Amino acid sequence: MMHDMAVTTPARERTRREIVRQAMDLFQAAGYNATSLQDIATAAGCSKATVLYHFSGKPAVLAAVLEPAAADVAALVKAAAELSRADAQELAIRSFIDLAVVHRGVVDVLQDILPVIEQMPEVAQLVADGMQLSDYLAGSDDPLEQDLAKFAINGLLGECRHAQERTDDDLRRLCDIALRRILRRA
Amino acid sequence: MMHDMAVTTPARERTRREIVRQAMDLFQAAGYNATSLQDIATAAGCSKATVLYHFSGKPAVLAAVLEPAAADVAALVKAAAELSRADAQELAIRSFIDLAVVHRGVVDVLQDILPVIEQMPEVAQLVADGMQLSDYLAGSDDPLEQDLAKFAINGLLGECRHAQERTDDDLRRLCDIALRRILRRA
DNA sequence: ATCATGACTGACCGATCGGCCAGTTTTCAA
DNA sequence: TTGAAAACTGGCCGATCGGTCAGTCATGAT
Repeated sequence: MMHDMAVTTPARERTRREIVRQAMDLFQAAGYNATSLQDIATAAGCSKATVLYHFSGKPAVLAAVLEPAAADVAALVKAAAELSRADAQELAIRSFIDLAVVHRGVVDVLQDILPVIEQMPEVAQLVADGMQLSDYLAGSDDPLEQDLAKFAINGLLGECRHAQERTDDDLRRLCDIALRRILRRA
Repeated sequence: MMHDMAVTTPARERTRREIVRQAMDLFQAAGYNATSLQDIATAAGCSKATVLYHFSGKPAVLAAVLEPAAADVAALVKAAAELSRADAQELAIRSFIDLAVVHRGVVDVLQDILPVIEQMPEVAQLVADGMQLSDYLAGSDDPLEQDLAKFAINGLLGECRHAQERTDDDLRRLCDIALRRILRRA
């Protein structure tokens, strides 16, 4: 008697997850724009119509792909907000690297969206949180340090692109050194 | 009696230049993939067929847009090849920044091509020269320094994207500081 | 004035895109 | 067992893409 609507229908959730999984791989390998709904459907083993049955459109698929990373970034921003400036900076350095390494796939995806990222409401929150994180990373109101923080982020994200061959630890170590050199926090 | 075919027909060269000019602006603003031949033609004040009369295809337009920057990079690589390691590094730092700042428009363009840049023979030489420059920038065979040089380049190119509002000097100063911090050559 | 050549264009082509819809198959509570 | 809802699909749509081609128009040497 449908007294528990909160439990997700197994079939629905299974297909949905598979679509998101395959979409992530394709977005990462070929870019968002170069990946068609048919490509995603074929990789996921269903029809294009099924993809549009589970998602309202291609941007909705993108939002689902980005969601885990966006949630982690949002949580990090929230945590940093309750710390002192210096502590927030240290947390930002360590955690930003972790997030970029762990979610390095979404960095590739975001790469392909940059020219039109302002017009995508699906990623607006992620972008805004990234800006916040940039401020925490700078650790100062000095415009130079703020610019250097953005410089560091660009280097960090660039380094995490196409970095499947590197191990997480190697990538983390490299980014840690580079970030602390730029921010002079070594 | 057509004894001087080397002189370019004024009309031909004028239209060609205008197409390249407008294509550059559009590629920079919206990205290569998001810009159609019709967009370029409309901006240049001619028909799409005219664009394809002057260029063999869309990739040829891209090559023409990238050509001045590619030539400068090639010249820099050639110059650095005849210097000592330390001098080559110093030259790379200074000149790479200059090129990235002056040609910051093409940096935006290249941004949109990255996912498929390996399959574009039109930019292969530019990419190869960029790799060479990365080696000169590292100034060492140490893998860590090599990776840090790539990190620095990513930061530098990222900083030059969407930077029309900044003055050339401001941008140059910022990049110089960041590069020397990462490479520890300050 | 003529006319061959270069510059240019409108119309069209096949392919592919995101998205839609009517209808079929599967699932599962009653 | 059954029937309604959920899950899924083939086929189609309009739009847009890069590219082709036959043909028009402008130019300038003769």
